[in-house]
Amino acid sequence: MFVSLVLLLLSHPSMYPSSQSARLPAQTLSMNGQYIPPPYDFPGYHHVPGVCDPSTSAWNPIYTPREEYSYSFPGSSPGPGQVGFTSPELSGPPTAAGGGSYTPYSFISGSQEPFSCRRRPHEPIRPSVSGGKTRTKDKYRVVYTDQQRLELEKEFQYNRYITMRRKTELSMALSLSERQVKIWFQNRRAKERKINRKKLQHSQQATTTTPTPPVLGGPNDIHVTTSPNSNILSDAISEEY
DNA sequence: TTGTGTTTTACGACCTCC
DNA sequence: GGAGGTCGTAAAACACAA
Repeated sequence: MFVSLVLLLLSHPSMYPSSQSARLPAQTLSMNGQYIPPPYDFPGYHHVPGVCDPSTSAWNPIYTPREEYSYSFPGSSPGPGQVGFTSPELSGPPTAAGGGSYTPYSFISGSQEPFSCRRRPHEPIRPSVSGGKTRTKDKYRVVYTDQQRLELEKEFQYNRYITMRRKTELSMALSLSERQVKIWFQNRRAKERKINRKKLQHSQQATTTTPTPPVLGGPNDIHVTTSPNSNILSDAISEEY
């Protein structure tokens, strides 16, 4: 069950429902003073954590549920600054257990091994050039494991903008640097905006070609939630699925 | 097998905020 | 000034039709 869930999640990223950000980017800057600066070691070039490596496939279980979030998926309404998460991919099929319970950070033990090794790390052939500057590191980019991407997706579904604290926790739990986590969220938001743009274009084309407007209340009209704080994602929010 | 299109990491430029 | 934001882009990884 969980395997199919993971495969569905990873193979259909465009199915993610659009929901508003739970906080403004500026708000992430005003966290408590407990933030530990990351060791800037040009992450992403020096390690391939857990990539189809049996020795690292057992993910460390130190990742405990965060106390600042109260998970009660599905069905419960999110609190202020939280995203109404009703993704069928992560909440499970509407079968037994009423769609499944979502516990984002109960990491899978190594014995379960739900993730295939369909990806393997490829050694770069040569140093590459980007923007006129040579990337002299030994790896141009790494491929994150299914486990890493799944957990990042879970966090993203909960909150489009990761807090410093959560970034630190995720980076430790996933053996990624905080910079990698931050950039993953940036790329993920860009991906979502791109998807929303495509959907908007398609909907506009549909409205120009067909006289009848799209029916409200359809399966794509979930997550029509707005927040006064979500102006930074207004473009994406205004293009609700 | 190979060509081609898409997705995924990662970065630089530039912006805003504190 | 430093943090993180978007935007655009490079290139590896991947998917898939021919």
